Amino acid sequence: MVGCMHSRSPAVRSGRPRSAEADTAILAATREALVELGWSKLTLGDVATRAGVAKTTLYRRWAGKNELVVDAVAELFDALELPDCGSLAADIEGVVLQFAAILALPEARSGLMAVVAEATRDEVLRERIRASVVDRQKRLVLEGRARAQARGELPAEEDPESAARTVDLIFDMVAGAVVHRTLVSAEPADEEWVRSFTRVLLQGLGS
Amino acid sequence: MVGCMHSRSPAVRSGRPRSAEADTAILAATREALVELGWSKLTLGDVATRAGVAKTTLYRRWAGKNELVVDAVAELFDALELPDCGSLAADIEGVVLQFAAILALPEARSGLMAVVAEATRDEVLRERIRASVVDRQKRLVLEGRARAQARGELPAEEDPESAARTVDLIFDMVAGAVVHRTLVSAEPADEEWVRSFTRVLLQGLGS
DNA sequence: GGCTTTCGCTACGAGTCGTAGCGTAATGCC
DNA sequence: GGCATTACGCTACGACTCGTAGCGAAAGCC
Repeated sequence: MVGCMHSRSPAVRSGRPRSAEADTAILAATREALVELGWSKLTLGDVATRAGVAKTTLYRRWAGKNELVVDAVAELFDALELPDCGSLAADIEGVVLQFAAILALPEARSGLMAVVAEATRDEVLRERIRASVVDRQKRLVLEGRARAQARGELPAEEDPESAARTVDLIFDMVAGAVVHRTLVSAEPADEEWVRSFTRVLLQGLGS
Repeated sequence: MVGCMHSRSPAVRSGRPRSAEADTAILAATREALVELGWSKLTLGDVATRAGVAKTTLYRRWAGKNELVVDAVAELFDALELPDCGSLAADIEGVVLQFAAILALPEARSGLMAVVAEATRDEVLRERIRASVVDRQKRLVLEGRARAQARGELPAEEDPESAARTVDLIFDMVAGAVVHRTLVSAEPADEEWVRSFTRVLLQGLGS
């Protein structure tokens, strides 16, 4: 779960509490509608009907379609885990395959790119995506990198600023390549592709 | 230009010819509307007004918003050229910087990702994007690779099938990383970043 | 001049948007 | 139990966009 984003004072709140079932039902209905209709034909009225709630309830909780879809899609990526396979190459292959499996879901494919596109013109939305999707998963790079350095597979960087830049670069290269392969080239990121990708990432094009 | 896509028989066509100025005006108006309004708020009626043509003229030439924006954005990428800087690393840095400059344009940012998102549910649209954007620019990878192999910087592959897979992989890695850096991480792909990226791409993470 | 196709314009029904208003349900506090 | 407070479901609304149809005029080829 992403957590309630409208709780200004999470302490005392008299009155009827918001239905937690409604939240999960709405997000599930959003993903269902994304699968059947895609982003552009998805309407909030339709999502409300699917979820069994009133349309006004939706507007009370989310500012619009963008925010709703971000929350609905973000939940999908929480399943990502970094396996410990003994080597950096195997770890990368494992997590990339998981990432590819999520991007193979139609609800992720249609929703993710659409909100990213909208975010190019909406600073607040971009921050929401960063917080609930990007930064949440950057932990995988940090963890894998630390493990590899402990194993001696990667050189340790002392300068923390330079290390942060490297982490960002790796994240952009990994996530970008898988997204581009899956959504733009529209080819499956299968085991063979992942192996080739990991080889280039670790050893470069020259070898 | 992408070329007329409705000419079933390009030979004899009696009657009043379609205005070429209208085509360029419409595509320019589309990019202008993308900058000011973004994808979701762009309407075909608005584009028609900006271009100084009737709304019906738009619908006679394009099936819908998706197809129109693909053509409008595709023109932006035709400016890409592969510089000959003497080394593979310098060539890559040059072309990636050009690519990043295009992605920095607001009309490219908002439009490109949106149509890619729509293409996840539209086979015909996906093919249109592949033909007018992706495959058109894959030539850069082919050319740069051939040059580098002639220089001895890259090993030559005999198997043409394996070579094609490598070209696709490189394209996904380069384009994906730049797109992710620019649109998702929302950080500029400046010279420093491009240098780091090229270094990892050519030599891998280990060095 | 005839034929063909495009163009600009107007008008239309259908559908979605986001909001307002109202009565009811569910909680905390006294 | 009574009260204040908040969330909920429902209905209705004006505003907007959609994609299409119909018309007369314009611009080319023969």
